[in-house]
Amino acid sequence: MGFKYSEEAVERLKSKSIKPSIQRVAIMDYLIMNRTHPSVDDVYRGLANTIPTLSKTTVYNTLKLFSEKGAALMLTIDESRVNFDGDTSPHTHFLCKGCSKIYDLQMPASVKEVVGMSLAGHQISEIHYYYKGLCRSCLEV
Amino acid sequence: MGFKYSEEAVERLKSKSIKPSIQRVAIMDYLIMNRTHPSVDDVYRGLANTIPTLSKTTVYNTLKLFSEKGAALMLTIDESRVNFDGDTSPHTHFLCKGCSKIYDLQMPASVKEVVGMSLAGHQISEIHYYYKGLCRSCLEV
DNA sequence: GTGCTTGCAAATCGTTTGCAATAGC
DNA sequence: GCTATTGCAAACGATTTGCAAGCAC
Repeated sequence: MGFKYSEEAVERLKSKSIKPSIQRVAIMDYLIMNRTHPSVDDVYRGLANTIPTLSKTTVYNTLKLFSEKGAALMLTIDESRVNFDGDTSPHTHFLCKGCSKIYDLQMPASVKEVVGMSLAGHQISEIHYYYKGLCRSCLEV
Repeated sequence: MGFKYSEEAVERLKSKSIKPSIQRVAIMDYLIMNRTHPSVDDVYRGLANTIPTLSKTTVYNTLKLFSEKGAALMLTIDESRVNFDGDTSPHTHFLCKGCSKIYDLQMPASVKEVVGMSLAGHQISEIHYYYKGLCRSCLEV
């Protein structure tokens, strides 16, 4: 059985100068299809069935490559694990201290254009806005 | 030689309902005196001379306690290590990718009052605004 | 004495490294 | 054949855990 390449994933890689491979396309595809801010382990377990020979090392290497090339975001909102986001458009994140889920929130309009500029003489290349608290669902219980 | 208690550190602990001990006061004092966003190891090595019997476990436990009680901030801006900040007033942080130093920046006035409110139905208790890039000093070289 | 705090050693776990096997041009 | 990519196993390092000893009221 052949692996079904995802056109969107391939295009994303190419647009970021990343040479496509089975593994890279599959991981990019996973990020595009799963907007759940998966951890390395989530990605690995999610693809282990599709690509039985996949190594966790490759997942680490690939996700690191993606974030360096700007093809994905590396989130450090949760101190115990790194999460990844295939949505690279400007937005913020909310971590629920109850269920540990990460939610997307809108980026305040006023800050969208800070990347590339400088603050207090420092050159900004990345913006990470994180909020923590209790999510809607956890508040209900 | 007796350990010199810091009044400010003791007061900070009491105001956050944390029972003072030699170790806790010393660690709080270290955070107040060292505005360098130290890691657990920084705090441990900084105090090892003053308190020779200090254990790294205690530093971990104490810093975790401080951040839970709101007596200090736990920063996850650097994915390879957790940093702590004795300054709990609203401000943002900048991580230099060159020298790994963390700088303080001002928090935009408009977001200071978001704590305690809710966004998209989620109750916000913490705000972490992180910027990354190259700092003033690293740009000069 | 009871309960909280500390500190040591061992265990855990996410992540990185070294290197040999493999795939792509 | 050359270079880049993958994958395994071992190493690493930050953090946590279990538990016994110490301290405070």
